[in-house]
Amino acid sequence: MNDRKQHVIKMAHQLFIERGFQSTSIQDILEFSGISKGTFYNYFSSKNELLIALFKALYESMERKRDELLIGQDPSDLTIFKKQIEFQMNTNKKNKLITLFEEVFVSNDEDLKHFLREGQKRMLRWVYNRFLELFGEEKQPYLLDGAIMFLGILHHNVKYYSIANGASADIYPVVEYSVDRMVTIVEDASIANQQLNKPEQMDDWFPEGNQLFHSNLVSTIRLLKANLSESNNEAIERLDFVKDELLHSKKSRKFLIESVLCSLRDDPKLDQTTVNQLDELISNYFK
Amino acid sequence: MNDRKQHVIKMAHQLFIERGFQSTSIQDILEFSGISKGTFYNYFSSKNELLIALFKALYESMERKRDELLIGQDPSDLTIFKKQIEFQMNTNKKNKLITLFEEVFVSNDEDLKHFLREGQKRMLRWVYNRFLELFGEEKQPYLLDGAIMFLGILHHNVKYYSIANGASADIYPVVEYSVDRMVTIVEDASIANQQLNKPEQMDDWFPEGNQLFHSNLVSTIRLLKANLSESNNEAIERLDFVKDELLHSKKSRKFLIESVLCSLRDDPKLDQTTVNQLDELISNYFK
DNA sequence: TTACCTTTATACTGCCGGTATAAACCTGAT
DNA sequence: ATCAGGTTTATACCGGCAGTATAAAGGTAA
Repeated sequence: MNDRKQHVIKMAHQLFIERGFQSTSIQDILEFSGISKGTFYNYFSSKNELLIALFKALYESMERKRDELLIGQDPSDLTIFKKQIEFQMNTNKKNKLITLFEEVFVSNDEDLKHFLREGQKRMLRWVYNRFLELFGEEKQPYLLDGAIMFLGILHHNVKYYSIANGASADIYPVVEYSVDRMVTIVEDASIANQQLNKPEQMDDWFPEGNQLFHSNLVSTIRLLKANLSESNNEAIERLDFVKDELLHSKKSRKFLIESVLCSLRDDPKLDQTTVNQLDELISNYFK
Repeated sequence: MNDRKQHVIKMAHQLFIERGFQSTSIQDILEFSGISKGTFYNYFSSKNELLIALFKALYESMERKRDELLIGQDPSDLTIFKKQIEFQMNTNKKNKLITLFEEVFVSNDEDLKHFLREGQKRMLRWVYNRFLELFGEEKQPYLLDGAIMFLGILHHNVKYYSIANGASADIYPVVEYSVDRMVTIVEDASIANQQLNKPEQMDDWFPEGNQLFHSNLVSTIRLLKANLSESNNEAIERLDFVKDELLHSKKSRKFLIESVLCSLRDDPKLDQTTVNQLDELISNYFK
């Protein structure tokens, strides 16, 4: 992505943190980042698009770093999980993510709403999958409920703890407390054999096969990008577009993706066997 | 309150439910309720003021009915508590209270934000006080945490249950499930002797003495109003104003309240010994 | 009839997000 | 050096928004 575009996102983020999304006008962003209106609408098709770009960047980095914390560690170790949660809560706080989120979650822009809902669902799924590792498969029936309740507990605890102890208070005790409570809740629900949402519900939210497709796509594209020098901007942009359109957009535009794949096949800089893998992966996805 | 004003609130509420607060323009409200702009701004000083009036009416009725459910019942009976929660969740759903709430909670209007925060705090306090009755004084140190977590669990469970089972699904199982989990959580926190927020924190949010003042004020004003016929609109409005200004406004305007008290003292229709009580109550409050 | 309040209709202000456009600027190929 | 194609800028413009201003009309009670 363009350096200058990145700079605009950064400046806008700063303004959003200072005064919120709604009360930052496009004019403010133009003046603060020193670009003209024309350039702005050349980069982003609307103010909401800019916000989506910002969220996307923040999410991507947060999820990557959070997952890196687990590398080489025991996935059933509660303390690692606590560290992952702590990291995410601190990132949220630093970037005023929750506030921004709340501010625009109820909005008229369907695209924006869809994007935010996807983010929430991704977080829920991540917690659920981690719970599977932490509590074991035998607790599986109670873990979707657990993940839902955990996020509720966590956010409420963080919110009121911050009110009571100031926004700069260390968040770790809250995470520790919330996770500790969670252990008992899962145990309790499993003993009482009470279930509110069946984990199969998740297949509804994340159509089956998609998870596999997701990881395959990401790794194939990463492979292709790895063999490219920085100068192959076009190819990189094309690959990013395909990833984005398939994973983040409400409805992937098949014709667009196919066109892009076509030009990828014609690119001598790319490893064509990997391109073929990508091609096959995507055509399987569409049928 | 004026019948016509009430009607405007009702019509606006309908529009807000249908299309949300932000995307309902004042022009829409004018057309839908058949009044002119001048009249609107005669009733409400802004669109946000109208929303506050709407919330106030809804809260007042909801809290009253919820408290009535407890009259003559055993306050330590869990099933009554579940019914109270169910009632509130259903009212929320019917009036799209949560959606409206989220939509405006992050807003630039300090008055509106303050009002909403007060509402949340009142709810938290109510749950805490009910938990004291339900779980007993010996669990007191863990009950503020409990109330905070309960609201988090409840809202998240309701939200995802509604997503999974449709908005029209019966909410009672969710309430039952959430309360059942709560019992264990309180037990667990008390055994582990873990505490995140001390209940004394609540004195900070609700300055001590205020609770007593609150109930005294409400009952004294109710007493005064009981002896008035419907025709004494002025006196009723004055009493309502005093109540509102003292309980709901960010900073009570002492000079205004004293002026109103002055006219109340001059009103032959009012029982002057009760007025004196009111007077004393309020002057004690201010020093 | 008079006096006073409420309501109406309508025009206006200033700000917003977003569009349109012509001129200026840059950059790389010939 | 010149030229073409793109990006960027400055600026004017649009329609819609919340909120203000005001003059006329309507209602009501003394």
